Amino acid sequence: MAEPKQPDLMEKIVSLCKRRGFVFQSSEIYGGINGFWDYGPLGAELKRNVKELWWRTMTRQREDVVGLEATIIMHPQIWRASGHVDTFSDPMCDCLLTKKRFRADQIEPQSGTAYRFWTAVSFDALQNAALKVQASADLWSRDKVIACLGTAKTREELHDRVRESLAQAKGWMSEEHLTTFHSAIEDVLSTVGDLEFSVLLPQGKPPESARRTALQFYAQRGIKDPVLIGESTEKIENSTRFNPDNGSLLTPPVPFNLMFKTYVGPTATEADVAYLRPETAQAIFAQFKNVLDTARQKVPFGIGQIGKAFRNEVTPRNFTFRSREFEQMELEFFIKPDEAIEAIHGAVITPGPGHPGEPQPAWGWQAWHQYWVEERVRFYEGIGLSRETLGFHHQTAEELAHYARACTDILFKFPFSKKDAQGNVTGDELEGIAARGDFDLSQHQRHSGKPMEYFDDELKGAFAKLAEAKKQELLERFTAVKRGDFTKRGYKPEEIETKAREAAERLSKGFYVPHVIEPSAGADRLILALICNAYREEMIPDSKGTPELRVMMKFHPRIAPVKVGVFPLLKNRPELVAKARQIFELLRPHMTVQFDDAGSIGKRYARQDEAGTPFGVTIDFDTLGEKPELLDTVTLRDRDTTQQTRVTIGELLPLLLEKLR
RNA sequence: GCGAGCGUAGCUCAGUCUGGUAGAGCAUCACCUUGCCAAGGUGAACGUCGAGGGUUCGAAUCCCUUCGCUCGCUCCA
Repeated sequence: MAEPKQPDLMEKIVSLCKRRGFVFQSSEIYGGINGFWDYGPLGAELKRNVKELWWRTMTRQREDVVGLEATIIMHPQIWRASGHVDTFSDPMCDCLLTKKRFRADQIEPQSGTAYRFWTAVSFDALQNAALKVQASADLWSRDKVIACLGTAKTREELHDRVRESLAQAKGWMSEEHLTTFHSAIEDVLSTVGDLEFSVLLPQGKPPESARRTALQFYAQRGIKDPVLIGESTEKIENSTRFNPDNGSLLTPPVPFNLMFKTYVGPTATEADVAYLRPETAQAIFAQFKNVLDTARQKVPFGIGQIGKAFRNEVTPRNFTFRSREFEQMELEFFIKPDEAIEAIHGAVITPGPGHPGEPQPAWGWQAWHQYWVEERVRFYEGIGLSRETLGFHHQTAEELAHYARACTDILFKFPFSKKDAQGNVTGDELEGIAARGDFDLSQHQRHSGKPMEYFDDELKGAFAKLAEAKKQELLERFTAVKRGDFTKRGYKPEEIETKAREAAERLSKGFYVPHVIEPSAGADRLILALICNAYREEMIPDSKGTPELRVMMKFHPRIAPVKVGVFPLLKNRPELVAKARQIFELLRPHMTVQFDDAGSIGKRYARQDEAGTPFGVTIDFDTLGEKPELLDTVTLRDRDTTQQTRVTIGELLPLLLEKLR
């Protein structure tokens, strides 16, 4: 992390991103669009480098992972099978008093007495109404008006009350006064209209507190010095319509639309609805069979994909951290169920802490999960994110999705990350590595009706050789796990037992739905982490000795947007410039290079430091042979140390390529 | 989406209260200068003051609406 940790560090980083062309706001000239960001020239290079490195590390350099590139719009059924249509449309309620938002399904049911108010009017308005009928001020004092209004539970009832009072008043009150009064009341009411509000009081709380809460509610809505109208009470049992904190009524549940909807084809009817994918993973599951049939892979193996995903985030926040359009780098790594491992190898290997080393045939899901967590940490370390800058979060049983066995989040300590109760910065999520069992493939099998099973020759053979008692014990355990799975997934009770038995039967014949470990990383979040991690400020005395703020982006050479800057020492010597151009052309086919001859040499170094360029090559008079022994040598400057070494032009390219590996 | 704060040049900001027709520093570009870490000189370019409407003889300034940003609630890669 950058050393000076002022509160506005993030602002400075955002400003640098724009100033140097890392990140721009999308559609800025039209006022921008919330939650969408563009990468400028330096950002585009940076992101490309990162994605390429991920792809290389995760697929090309591994024998057991292949790639996929699927469409963003897929069959809408996919999102029913995955559960996104349901979970991404959670109904939300707002507290009418505090505006606090609740997920409707997470509100704890409340019981007690609900105090209901039909509306409220301001004291002044009532006073005025009373004044209008001044002639009978005695009878129509404010209190009486309130008494008249206050007990009516509905508008209709109020009118009855008014009529009643008027009937009583007849005889000594003129027709004119009665009309005046009636219309005065109407006037008051028309200024507020119906504004129903309720407060739920738990057993034993005084009614006054409900009234106080209601007064607050009406006061917030601009009714000065409110007078409550139409109080009534009602016994309430197990209701989720009230805020558990203050008893205030909530808005009715409004479904939240977190997936981007679109229409496929020229008509835009309900039947044409499709979604922009909210994650890239589902395409991998949906194409699992095709990949399996064509890629000559055996379980365990993985399918990797990099691609855009879209979520209608409630609140895009923290610069690019939570965007509505973002890119994911996801791997689905398919493994055998633990029971299959046990059948084949006798037992499942459970490794100790740390990286468990090269994959072993007898690894169960825990070993694989741990392996991928550690592999991913190595990846981050390899691009300059040290363990100290990262954080880890092991999801608790409550946080886990019902089908997940475990999930480890890899966090990065961003400048905007919050501190926990102990004052430690925990960080925000870059990647989640989930052990998802066979949930996803099974769901697609269930919804598509197409088998997602894998036939495991080795397993079939193993079961054939297994002692009957051991076999029965294993299958019994497998059945129990399946039973649990199917129950959680809402299968009909009568189906559960047969389905579970069926799955066990299939297992004994060598068939199973593979389980999956899912390392899912946010590309844009990683870019942001790399930018924050690289940002450095230093006070350095300039040539006059006055300290100057220097900003440097300390990117790891592997991912730096520009690898090397090439500079003629002086611009006004054509022979220096020409030689520098030659070197520029020499390097250009192999890496991103920038040629710069503007301003003083120091200024050019500083400019490249701010862009995060790790190396600088300067062509001086010695390059041209002023000192014959230095002919055809250049200085190679290291960004982080500012040290310069003299290297021959012949050595330059191999040396740089080595440093960039 | 709701609440609070903010929006003036590429960047950082002054000017807004008290209306009179827009400024500074840095950055950018050109030329000169420069013999290794943001040197210096000369010149240039750069803002319909977030947008729209209103009040006014006159609006960056006052009022309304809208968009965007930041923070909180909520969601997550």
